[in-house]
Amino acid sequence: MRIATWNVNSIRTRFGRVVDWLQREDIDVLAMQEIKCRPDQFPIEAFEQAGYHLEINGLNQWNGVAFASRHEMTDVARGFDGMPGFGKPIKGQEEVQGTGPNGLPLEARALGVTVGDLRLWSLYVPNGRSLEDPHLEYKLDWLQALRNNTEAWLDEDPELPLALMGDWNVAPLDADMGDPSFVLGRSTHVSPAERAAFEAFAPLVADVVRPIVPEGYTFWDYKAGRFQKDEGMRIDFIMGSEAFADTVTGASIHRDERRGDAPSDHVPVVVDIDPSLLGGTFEDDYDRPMVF
DNA sequence: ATGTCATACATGGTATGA
Repeated sequence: MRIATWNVNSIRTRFGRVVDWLQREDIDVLAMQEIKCRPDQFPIEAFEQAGYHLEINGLNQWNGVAFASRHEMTDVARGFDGMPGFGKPIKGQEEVQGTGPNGLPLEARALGVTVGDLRLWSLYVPNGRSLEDPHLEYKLDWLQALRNNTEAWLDEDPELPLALMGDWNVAPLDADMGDPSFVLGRSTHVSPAERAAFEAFAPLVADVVRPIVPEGYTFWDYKAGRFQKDEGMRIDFIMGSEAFADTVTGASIHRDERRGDAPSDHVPVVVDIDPSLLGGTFEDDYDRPMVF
């Protein structure tokens, strides 16, 4: 079974490419970020014709997260407890947007679903914009609220196979930052505060891809030929609980998806898991290992 | 090289976000 995360940078622009990739790579569940549309604008049919169900959390042309899954999704959560908001209310979305504990309107940055025994989240962590910008404090508060929820979810069920997947907008290690327009320690994504906020997720969840794929970026800015010069950043992660990590049998970063016509600026990150190591509540439409 | 994309808007270029 293959589970992936991809910041698609507008699903309306990218849906053909995304669906082609899902089928070619035999992906079971994809967490998407930056879909940049409302549910009524999402190209649902292209995914359904390819055999995928959808869950969508999108409010306007910014942000937006979604899941495409071959398996049934249940217990859908749009946002998490204590998630802060930012900015001004979105016109026409007053009924659905809601307000965070900081009194500001909520954005479409988190979507939780249950697939079989797995609890999966598609997350688009706020960018931060600059160290002096209020968006940076929003980013740190948002990560702390997510961390608090993660602790509560795992307190309730320490054996929960939980994966927090998405664009974390943090480069945790120096080797994860290859874009010279960012200065270690003094730019967003690599500031001590952001790295501390990321590190606070240990030991609740850990990066399940890095042990298998130690090198490589997941994002290259469109500007200044960053991809051609391989001046990228590793900021997209699949963070798994211990029970989730125990099922992981492989991982890959699909660098080639940054090539060709109209790529996203991010590439997919994939984990292979062995569902037989879980409780066994999946539908029987995956490749179950044969035992003789 | 203040670069390149995607999107909204009492639009057809400009503002905003990343």
